[in-house]
Amino acid sequence: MASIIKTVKQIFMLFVLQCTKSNFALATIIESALEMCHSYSMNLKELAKHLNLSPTTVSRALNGYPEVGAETKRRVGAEAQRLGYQPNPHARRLATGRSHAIGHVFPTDRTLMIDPLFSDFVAGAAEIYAAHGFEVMLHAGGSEDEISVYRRYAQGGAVDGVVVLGPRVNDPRIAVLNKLKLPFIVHGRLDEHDDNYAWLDIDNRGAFQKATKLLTDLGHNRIGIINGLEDMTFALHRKQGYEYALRDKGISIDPMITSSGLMTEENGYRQTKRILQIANRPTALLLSSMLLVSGAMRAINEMGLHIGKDISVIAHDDGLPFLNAEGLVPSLTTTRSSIRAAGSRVAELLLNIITDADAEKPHELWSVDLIVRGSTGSVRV
Amino acid sequence: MASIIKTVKQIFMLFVLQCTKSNFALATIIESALEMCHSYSMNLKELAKHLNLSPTTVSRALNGYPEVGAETKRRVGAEAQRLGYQPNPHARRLATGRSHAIGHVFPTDRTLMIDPLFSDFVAGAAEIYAAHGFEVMLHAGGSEDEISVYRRYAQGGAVDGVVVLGPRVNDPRIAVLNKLKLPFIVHGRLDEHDDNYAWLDIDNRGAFQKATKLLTDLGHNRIGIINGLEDMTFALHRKQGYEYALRDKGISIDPMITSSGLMTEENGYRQTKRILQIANRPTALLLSSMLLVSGAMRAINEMGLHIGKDISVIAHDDGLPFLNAEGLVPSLTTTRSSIRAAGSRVAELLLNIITDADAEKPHELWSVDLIVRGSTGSVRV
DNA sequence: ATTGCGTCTCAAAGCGCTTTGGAAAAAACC
DNA sequence: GGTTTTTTCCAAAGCGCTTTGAGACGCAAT
Repeated sequence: MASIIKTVKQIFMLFVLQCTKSNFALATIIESALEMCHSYSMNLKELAKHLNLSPTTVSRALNGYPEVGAETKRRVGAEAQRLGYQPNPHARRLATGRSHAIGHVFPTDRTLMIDPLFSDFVAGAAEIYAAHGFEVMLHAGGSEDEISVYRRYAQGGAVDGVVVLGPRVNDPRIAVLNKLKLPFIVHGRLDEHDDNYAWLDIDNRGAFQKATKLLTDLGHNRIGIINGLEDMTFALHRKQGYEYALRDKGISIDPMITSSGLMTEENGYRQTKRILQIANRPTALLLSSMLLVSGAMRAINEMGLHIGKDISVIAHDDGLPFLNAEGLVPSLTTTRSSIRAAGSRVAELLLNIITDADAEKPHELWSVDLIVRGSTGSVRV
Repeated sequence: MASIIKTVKQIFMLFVLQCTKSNFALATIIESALEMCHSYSMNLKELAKHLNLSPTTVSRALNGYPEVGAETKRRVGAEAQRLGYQPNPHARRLATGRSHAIGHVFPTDRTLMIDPLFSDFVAGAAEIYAAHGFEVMLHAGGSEDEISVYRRYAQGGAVDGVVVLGPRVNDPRIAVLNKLKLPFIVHGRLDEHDDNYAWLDIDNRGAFQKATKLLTDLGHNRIGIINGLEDMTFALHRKQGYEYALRDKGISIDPMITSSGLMTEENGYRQTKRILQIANRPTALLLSSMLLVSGAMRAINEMGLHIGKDISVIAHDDGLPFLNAEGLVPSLTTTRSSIRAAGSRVAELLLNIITDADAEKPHELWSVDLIVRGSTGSVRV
């Protein structure tokens, strides 16, 4: 049945081609009818026949190989365009062994997936992929664990590479991916000087060190921090920066005014409240995400304190479009780095790795701007 | 060169197989060596040879066709498992014409992509896809417009179906997809009684009607609304519900206390401030998203008003995990519907459509709970 | 012994593309 | 003019799977 339909379509197709060739009056009408002939997709062989060329030549012409003459190339290109020919992606993948797709895997049992940072990162990456004719494949949760997904990806060449998100301390994924020889890049990194895998990271340590230093310079010596989950390397690095800056000034670290957990409005509120209720309460607060801010501000307001006066606040701003640090009152001092831009750059680097099989593995460390606004002030005496 | 490596691998592979067959002492060691032989992926033919069966039989056994005996099936399954055989996805797709992938396209020039609702929706959907062995393909921005992406998808069968997100008034996508015969489902819908395409929507109209009614019943007759972009159907429907409920009580609609725009913290703040500064200011406020809430609360606090007393607030809560309406102070009255659950259900429905080619197109309207909490109170006199 | 019917298995033909290894025609050299 | 080189093209062989159509076998019915 299906094949009958197909045959009919082919005949019809040939008819239309004849018409358009001979500038037949009905051509226009029929061409629009062709449009309706919904998803008829001509294949390479047909296109070749229509052009009186072999499939080989047509394929080469379309893929820009040098073995085919310029004029032929042009002719083929124009006709392919006119007839809306699209090579079948699966056939191409099978033949070339390259999938032109990048995999992104998110564990759903963790915070990461539900983290809105994700969508912004992927938005940035996806634009680059799209520009290079790559697709992005997503995998979330399900029964399969992240590592077996990678294994599966590597096996059949389902994707040409993957990006690893939200690296954790001692993250097992890196070793596996290296073993699988699946090109990958990590957004973030495990240790400062890792060089056996590609990564792009922001200088979390430096950022929080700078932020802490700003506060100590303003006279603060009781500084609280509300951080992300402590097995995430970004959170660890931020904490290190914080501790480093404190030690530098001879200020001791008080775990009571430290917190690590989910970056939600609610947690921002709770932890802020907890920390500010401590007898010797901090005069400044570092927040690891803008997502914590409104909760923290709520807690601060409730306690009758004023941001920038009674308590200084610095938050890390990933540039989420729905949370503007500058628009707050008072405007927020932040360490800022666009996660979307990071997504784009990560995509670029990964595509490079994929094309230049054995090029040097890139390591890119982005410094983070400390933008001083109204939420930080010298400590009140 | 590559082919030499491959040959070596195959020989090695055969060696390992022999060892494991004969329970050779070295088997364990070698098996682990095999593990290291990174991404060696055996193919169907090899597996068949190793089993002394034809590729046909093995393929059928693995895909559960009835033509192959139970015992053979078991044997094949066990051996495939043991050797970690995975059919090459591209070959399979080419042969079957089905891609086992679902497409999701996001325009990046609009708000939608950067909307964190997206990640939650996709998280829900992706789990279902994963459970059914489907991949999710994402496309964002780039130069290609959304409709040509669909066209491309339809052509080569790159995906088996797509989900349309954030439908707009007079959305052109639906007509195109219908013409392309590409299975699809819309999250949301254009008009109340649309039945020429599959959709799942929440009862936005009913939700905001209920919410508005709650407020009028509490004596409010000046009710403001801060809505999403007005060409999004969800926003339109919510507005209709709002207007309907007001008309029902004979309350006139004042465009001055109405707003539609991006759902960001900042816009929440601005619009709330604007609306509350109007001479005859509203005593209640409807917010179309939790993302607007903290901005709105900020504006309200700044003006020295108290939520639930001076002004009642109801927000729509999509169940974003980082924004908890119940944890706020006062806890927020909301119209609530989990966008993540919607994602899951949309995925299920789409998979049904794909398998049951010409089954009835599903239309599912989810009623929305109105959860009354502390942010609504009777109007002060 | 022949036929009929299940059950189990296989060889071979695709799916639509790329790519290898020439071959024919055109151009350039001696 | 004959030989080499370059240009331009092609036939055919895969890529790894599914699927069609049919063969081989055992067993009951004729």
